[in-house]
Amino acid sequence: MITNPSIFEDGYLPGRLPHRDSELGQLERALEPATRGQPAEDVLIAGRSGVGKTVLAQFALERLAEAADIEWGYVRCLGRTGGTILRRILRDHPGVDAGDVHQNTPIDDLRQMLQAAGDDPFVVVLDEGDDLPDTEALDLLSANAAVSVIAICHNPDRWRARLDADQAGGWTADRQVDLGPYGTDELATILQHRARSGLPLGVIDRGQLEDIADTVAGNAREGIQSLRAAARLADERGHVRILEADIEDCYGRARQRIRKQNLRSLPFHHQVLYALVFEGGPGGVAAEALHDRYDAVADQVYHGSPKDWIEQRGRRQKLQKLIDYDLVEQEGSGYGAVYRAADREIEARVDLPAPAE
DNA sequence: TATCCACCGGAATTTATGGAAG
DNA sequence: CTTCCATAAATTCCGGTGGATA
Repeated sequence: MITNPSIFEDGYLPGRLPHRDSELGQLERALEPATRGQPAEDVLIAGRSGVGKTVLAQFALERLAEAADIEWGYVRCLGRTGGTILRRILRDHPGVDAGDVHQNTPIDDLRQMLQAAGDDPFVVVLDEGDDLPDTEALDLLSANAAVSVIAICHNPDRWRARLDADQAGGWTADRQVDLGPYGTDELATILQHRARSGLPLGVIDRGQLEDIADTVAGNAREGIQSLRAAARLADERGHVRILEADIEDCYGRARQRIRKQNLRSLPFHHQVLYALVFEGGPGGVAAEALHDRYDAVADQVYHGSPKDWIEQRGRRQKLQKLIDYDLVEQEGSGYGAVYRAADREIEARVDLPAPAE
């Protein structure tokens, strides 16, 4: 039923951004100096998950890059160190030879490379800015006048609170673009566009799209993934068009797909920890039991793996990441905390030895 | 209520990895 | 090839937290 799968991919960039005219204008005004060879202004894009923060930034920059000669780089901050973020940015910079940027290039060298890269305006998009580990990368970027930063984050107040006083001047409220959740009608229209481009004509009607838009409460990413899931479910069930039953079940399916992708993207230690939490069943597993069981199975599970088993502190860090990725829930804290798989349908990707009696 | 215990998570320290210089 | 040195990842250390126990 899905005629054009790319329409429903997370990274798909639509040709238009309906209902974001004023926000787009705000962003483009801040970037405008770059079209004249001047440094653009720093901008903070804030809003809840799934409201189109990343798409807005990419849309504006693509458009500007077409009209004028603007260079820009993009990096996600989640799970990366300050140094990794800087290196990715420098590799995107046209004035820097990407081959010169190595994993262990000193930060100081990176600073010099950036200085030597020229005075042409360069725009850096820091996505998931809430997860920027420290401000070192930001300090270095803002020290260079030609570089401007578009920071994307959920919590703008916390973003500003983390910055030094001398930097905070660049992040005033008037350079903040707030993206609220879409209204039901607005999101339904967006979904209608996607349906027209990616699905056969007439397999879903406006009322159904409004149902989806309403259920996901203005979260466009969830809405689009849910629409995709509904189409897939209709296929699997042999329906010629999307029925109410498909819509009913599409939300859980959509969330599952996101979680599965998250789990797949994680390294081996995380897979082992997830398997142990999953093993705890619907009731979850207490921290103590989790550690005991890890110790018991570590030898066998890590046998043949290039990695060695890790200590308790490392396990806590991996567990935190599983929680960040919405794969594991933690109930209570400190002594007596219980970890539980967020979705019983998401199976572990490593096998554990059977528990001893 | 007072004390204990196991875990939590920030920070300091150590180890692993890999490019560069000699 | 060996040594040096930078980063990232893992470990160690430790004060804090909040149930459990007497």
